[in-house]
Amino acid sequence: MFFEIDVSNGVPVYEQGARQIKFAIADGAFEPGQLIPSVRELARELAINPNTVARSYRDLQDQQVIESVRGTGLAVTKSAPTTCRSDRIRVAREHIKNAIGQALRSRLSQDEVLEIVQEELKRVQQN
Amino acid sequence: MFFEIDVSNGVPVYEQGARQIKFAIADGAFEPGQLIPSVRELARELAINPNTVARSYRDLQDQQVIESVRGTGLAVTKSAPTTCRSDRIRVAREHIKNAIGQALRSRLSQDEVLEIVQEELKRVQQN
Amino acid sequence: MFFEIDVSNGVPVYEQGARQIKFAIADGAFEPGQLIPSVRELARELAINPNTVARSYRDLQDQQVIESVRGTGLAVTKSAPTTCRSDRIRVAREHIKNAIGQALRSRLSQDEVLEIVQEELKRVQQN
Amino acid sequence: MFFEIDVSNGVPVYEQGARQIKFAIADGAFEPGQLIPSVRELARELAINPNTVARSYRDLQDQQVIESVRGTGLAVTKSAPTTCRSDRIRVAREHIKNAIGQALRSRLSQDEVLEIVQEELKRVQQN
DNA sequence: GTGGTCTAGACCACG
DNA sequence: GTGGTCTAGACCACC
Repeated sequence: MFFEIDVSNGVPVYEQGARQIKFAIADGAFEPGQLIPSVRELARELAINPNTVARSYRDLQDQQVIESVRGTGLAVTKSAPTTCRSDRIRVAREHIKNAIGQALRSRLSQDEVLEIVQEELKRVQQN
Repeated sequence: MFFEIDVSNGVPVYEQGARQIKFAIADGAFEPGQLIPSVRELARELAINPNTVARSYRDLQDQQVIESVRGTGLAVTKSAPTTCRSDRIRVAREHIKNAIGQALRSRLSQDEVLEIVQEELKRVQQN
Repeated sequence: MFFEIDVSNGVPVYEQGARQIKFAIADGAFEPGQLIPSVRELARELAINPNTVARSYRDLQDQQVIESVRGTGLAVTKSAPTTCRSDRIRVAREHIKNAIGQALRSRLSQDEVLEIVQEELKRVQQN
Repeated sequence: MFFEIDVSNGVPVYEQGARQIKFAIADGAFEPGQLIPSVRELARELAINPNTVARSYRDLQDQQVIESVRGTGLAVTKSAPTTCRSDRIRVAREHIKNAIGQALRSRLSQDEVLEIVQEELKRVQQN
């Protein structure tokens, strides 16, 4: 599997877990109707507590990204791919907006902001 | 005074307090050597706990933005304006970098990121 | 056959199976002495696990709705039609009582409850 | 306080807890802005585990009935009274509809349903 | 003191 | 085997 958890970066483990599942769905790695890894299985793989995984999965159920099939497991909902994809874009957009808003409030000029953005895009491109 | 605290936005109150002082210094509202408001005074004004203000001031002392003048109060250091200004830019830059990094990890293309940024800059310009 | 299972509505699958058999008996679709579908047959038809059907049938035997005929299968008991019919009414009655009790505890007045009931009866009548 | 938990009735304890808080808000026992009992305090009072109370409170936060005030406690939101009141009616209505639907599917006539309802209303009235 | 997160381990219903 | 619930107890940041 391709999941990774960083316990030391402040972001709650259960959120990281939920986000990775949503990313996997957005990327088509999990299709509607398909069962996602069981609580115990994912907990073993990520070396975290099953309850923490359960918390991730509960949140995903609240968001109607997965649904419980009794005694069988948790399955990706029909609407999940769409919501996961749009979620991802929406969140990214939100962060960019916040960062820019804060930069302008910090007296950076529009040109300076644009320059930082282009710098960063170029830097990432090289890696 | 022009300080504002929002207890409901996740950012620790003491950090908001410290940042507002630093912003005021960066803007030249407080000059080197000038005394900043006393713990009790600021606590009253912001309607927050004096312990919280004390925590803000302690952090600012650790960052050598203010220094204790025995028997008198806390004064802005000589180096404060410079460090406050560069701090602010550094933090803003950091946020933009993070936001862009996250956007690219979310499969937004470089063009899409650039478009969002320009959109947002234009939007702010109009207000 | 006219059986339907909904795995996603919280009601245990084995209970749905047992209830459908009892409904069929109450409706006269199965007569006393008649053999009901075999575990494997019903499991195939409903696309559920044979263990689950077996569980339904075990419950029905406990309730003396069906009885094992050695080497032959499971047959509807003589008393089954009567008990199935009265069961169904008893359960429905119970649910209505619970719903009303809860509504009153939720501060709905008796008139409001009656109004909701009549509304709902009228609505169903039209379909 | 006026909270009661029945651990043996199938309804999860954390749901009972959340519902009681919502009922209290709907009844005006808690006003917007007011702090609800702390996790530890309510856990002590109900003789249940603090984590279980925390789960109730987390659900209430998801429903925007309460909001966290850092280091201080959990406060009733401005919108809570309205949503709690309408929630209560909506849920009761839903239950009545379900019960009636099931009764009709069980071959009870409309008159029989109405009779059961009136019986039950009268019975409750006497207590 | 407050809530938030995480771990550990138990018991249950269900398939 | 599966998820769901509950308990117990730890550590953290914050006020």
